[in-house]
Amino acid sequence: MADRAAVPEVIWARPERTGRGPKPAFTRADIAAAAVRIADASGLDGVTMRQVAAELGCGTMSLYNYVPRKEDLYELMIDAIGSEHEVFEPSGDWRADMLRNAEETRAIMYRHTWVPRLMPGVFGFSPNTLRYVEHCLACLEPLDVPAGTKTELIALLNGVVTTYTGNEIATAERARAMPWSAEEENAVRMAYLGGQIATGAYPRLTAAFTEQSGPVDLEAVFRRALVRILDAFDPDLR
Amino acid sequence: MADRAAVPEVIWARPERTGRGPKPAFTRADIAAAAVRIADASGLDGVTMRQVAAELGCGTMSLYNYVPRKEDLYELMIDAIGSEHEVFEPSGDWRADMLRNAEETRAIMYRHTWVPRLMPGVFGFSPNTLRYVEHCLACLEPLDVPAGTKTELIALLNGVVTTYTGNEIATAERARAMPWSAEEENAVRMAYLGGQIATGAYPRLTAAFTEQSGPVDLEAVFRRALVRILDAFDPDLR
DNA sequence: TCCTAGTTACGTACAGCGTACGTAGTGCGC
DNA sequence: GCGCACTACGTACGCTGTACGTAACTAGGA
Repeated sequence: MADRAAVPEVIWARPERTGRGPKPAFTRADIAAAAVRIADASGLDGVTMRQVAAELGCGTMSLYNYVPRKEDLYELMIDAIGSEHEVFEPSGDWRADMLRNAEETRAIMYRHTWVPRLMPGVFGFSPNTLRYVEHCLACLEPLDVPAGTKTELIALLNGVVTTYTGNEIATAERARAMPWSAEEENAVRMAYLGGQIATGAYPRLTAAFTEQSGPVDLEAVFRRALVRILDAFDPDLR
Repeated sequence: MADRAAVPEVIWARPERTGRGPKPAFTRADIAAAAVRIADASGLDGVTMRQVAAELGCGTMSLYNYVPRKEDLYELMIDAIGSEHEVFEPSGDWRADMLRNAEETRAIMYRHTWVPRLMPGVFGFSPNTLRYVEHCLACLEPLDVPAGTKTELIALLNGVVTTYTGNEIATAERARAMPWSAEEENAVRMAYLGGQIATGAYPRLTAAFTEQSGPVDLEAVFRRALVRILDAFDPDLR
């Protein structure tokens, strides 16, 4: 057997087949799909090499013929859900198009709640990631700023989408992993926070908390953040 | 022994001492400091219950008297480094003050490179976190917008700082964990990316890449992002 | 004052993880 | 048609978080 990962390597640069030997039983897409299925059903922690192998019906170590490290499996997963991004025809209104892209990313994350946890560690510029960036650049064609500024816009916007949606999901998902309900958890946290506020050590924070009435509309907060980012790049508003 | 974590709980709401029984050998701060020391020296993966116990010179399971779950240990760590935030006297220039806060957060993260990896999972509103938010609100006193908008500004700014700095750190840290150098890794990735671009499938991306000359100044990119966020909240620019 | 109940301390043990390594079988390229 | 690169995968190792049980200790109530 060839030495495994003695040298850096990008999984996408590695050909799927090399020609010699028995035909591989699975494609990379098969493996990614199996991992995604498990993550959707049982969360990211359910994605173990053994579980993925079981889902595919093969031995655990066989996976290592396709994926040199588990990290690369994550990369396959991110690429797989990247295919859910619709590459639509740009409308000519870059703001509307970018908002649409962002909302779509958010929707994908809500469909696959493990994505935000994976995002910070993925560097591979997978095919579907490249496709998505290219699509964003197409949407930004009407925006008259240097290309470098456009990529900064894309990065900032995607970062915000990931952060916001990821935080929302993480808060919600905590309940799934813990042996108590989200309501119980929230009640305990709020009781603690109330106690802290009652100490009077945080007057401005207290004011901010008591000022707001009713529950926070996360979707509205999210959309406001997006609009602010777009504003910050809009030459017509400067 | 009392049943462990049968009900949700906030580590900060739990008293350090309960009065009965032998005097605890450590404070929460001792434990947090030990964990931080390990994480600084060996990375977050070096922070195992056994390692922390060894650093403190006690048995592994003794830690569970102080910290019901490992997750809570993380919370202690985040709070510990939160004390490094300087609560300075607001200058009256909210933009300058918030830039200073952001740069300080970035500096803390570069001192403790494991922080960004931990941030998304921490929800506890630890004492130092509350203190920091309160400080930010003090800096934002001159800004004439509703309190809710101020907290949105704080959240957005901190999110961007974490995302950007975290990405930079993660890219740099990959080399530490892998058996090859950062240069080798980068060369391989660039070679792959060059190959992708050569396919002609991503014309706009290609243009953006070739347009830029020389290496990217990450610090400048970071600062531009901050300024844009601040612009987006500045009533004087609307 | 003594007793006891609530704590702390921590050794042992278990299930599960990623994956190194070795071996057996397969089929393409020379 | 031979050889070798490749696939397949069982076994095993070191590591993880932590459940559980036991021993030592001390503050509060009698």
